[in-house]
Amino acid sequence: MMGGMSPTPRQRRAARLGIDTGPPAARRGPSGGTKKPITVEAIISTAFGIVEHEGYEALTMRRLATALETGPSSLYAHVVNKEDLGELLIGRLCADIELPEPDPDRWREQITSVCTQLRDQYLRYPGISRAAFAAAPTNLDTMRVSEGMLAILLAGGLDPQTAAWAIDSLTLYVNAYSLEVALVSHRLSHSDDDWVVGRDEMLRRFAALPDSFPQTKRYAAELTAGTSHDRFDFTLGLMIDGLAGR
Amino acid sequence: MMGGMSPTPRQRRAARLGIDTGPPAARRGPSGGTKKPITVEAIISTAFGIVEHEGYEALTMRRLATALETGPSSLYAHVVNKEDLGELLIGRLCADIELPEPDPDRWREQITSVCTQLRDQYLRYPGISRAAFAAAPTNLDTMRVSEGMLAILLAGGLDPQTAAWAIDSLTLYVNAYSLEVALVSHRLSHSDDDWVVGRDEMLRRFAALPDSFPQTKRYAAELTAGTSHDRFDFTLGLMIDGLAGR
DNA sequence: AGGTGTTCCGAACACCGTTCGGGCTGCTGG
DNA sequence: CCAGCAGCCCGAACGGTGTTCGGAACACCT
Repeated sequence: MMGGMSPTPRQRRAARLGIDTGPPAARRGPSGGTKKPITVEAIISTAFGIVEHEGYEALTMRRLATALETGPSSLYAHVVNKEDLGELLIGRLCADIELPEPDPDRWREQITSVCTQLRDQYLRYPGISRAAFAAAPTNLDTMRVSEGMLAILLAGGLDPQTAAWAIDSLTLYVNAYSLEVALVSHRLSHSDDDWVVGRDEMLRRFAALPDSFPQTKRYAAELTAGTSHDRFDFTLGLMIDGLAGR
Repeated sequence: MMGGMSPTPRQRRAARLGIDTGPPAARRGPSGGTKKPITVEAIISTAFGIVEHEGYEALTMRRLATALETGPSSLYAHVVNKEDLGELLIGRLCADIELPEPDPDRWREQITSVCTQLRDQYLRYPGISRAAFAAAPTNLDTMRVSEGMLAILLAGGLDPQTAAWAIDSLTLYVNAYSLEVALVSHRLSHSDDDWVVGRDEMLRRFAALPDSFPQTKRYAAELTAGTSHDRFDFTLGLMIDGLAGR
């Protein structure tokens, strides 16, 4: 009856939310032990390799299994899902974020630093922020980042309620920005010919617009100005300015 | 040789970016004409029906074709892609947005109104904002909304460069918020048991956290406070406050 | 009438995530 | 000591996806 207990697929996940147990005495598969034993660690790192060079859309269970010289089904002994795999990647990624010691006089640049680190990590692995959208906030590594951001904002003298909600706003925006940039550059590489265009072509199209778009035609230069990162800095500054004014 | 010319798959798309031509004298298929002729309009409206009741993830070419009582390949005479279909849906959705006449004294509530309309439309068709992320800014209907927002912000006295970038920030945030809400409620319905939990369970988990999360444990109430829409209003207010301070 | 262009659609291709069942290993309890 | 067993490994398959191909059927234009 209840003694059966499902073996270890999502129990492993549950365990991961707690303390990471050391290697439980490395077992060997039927391959005799000549090959690498295919741990969760190996899965994560090769997954990162694939995403870094080919994008998150190329991260397939089959592709990942092939890179590990095995079949797709072998992965499901270590990872419960593809969604779970994404959560693992996000967790690992958050673990590398450096959280500064909160300094009340420099909270603005400190929170900016954390957001920029997140952005750069996301952009290093294009499209991975798609997994960050669905990542449960129960993950320990992601909560460590939240804790750090909260500490910075509180040290800055913000109202606790404002600080709490601001964390949500900031992380959501960083995720969205990274996802959009990844989608655009992905489309830029996988479009047969045009579809994505440069700034001058953009200006030409705006100029050719009907007269029912007066502002867009008038301020086409402003609309197409700046790099992606400029816009990122702008929006972040916007939100932080809004925070400072409370 | 070159006289062949590719028929009309993505030329139709190009034409759609311009002026929408009326029905080019309804052709009939081999079905004799008893059935509805399966226009782009019919595709869009039944697609909206599916997304509204079953979510964007259920919007499959096969599912859509079945709803139209045909096969999947029949759709590709009217729609170039699934991505293109998504762009069509976003365009139609934007066409229903009401743009107020810019009033310099009420620019804040006016821009908020547009964003709220967008949010409600996105949430009415759960998950559709995923398509909005990739939607090319060349679409006429989406640009109509941009034009309206730009007009509002300019009337409010904002610097053109600030207004132009602010539109990007706002639409990106609205998209991201809607996508996140849709993902959460989708997960809430398709999770076998728990996985998504209520606020009290959230508080209990925060309380059970290790001591390395002092702020999170201390301000668990603030972190879990408020509905989704409260957070939306908060973030929007944050950005608009930031805008007003320039 | 004959050609031409467009639409409709069954079949198929390549790929995806995931499950099933069994073969294998190495530890463990009698 | 050795049978049992829990866990890892993996080929094969299932059901699903987006998309393409080739032909058949119709409407229109010369």
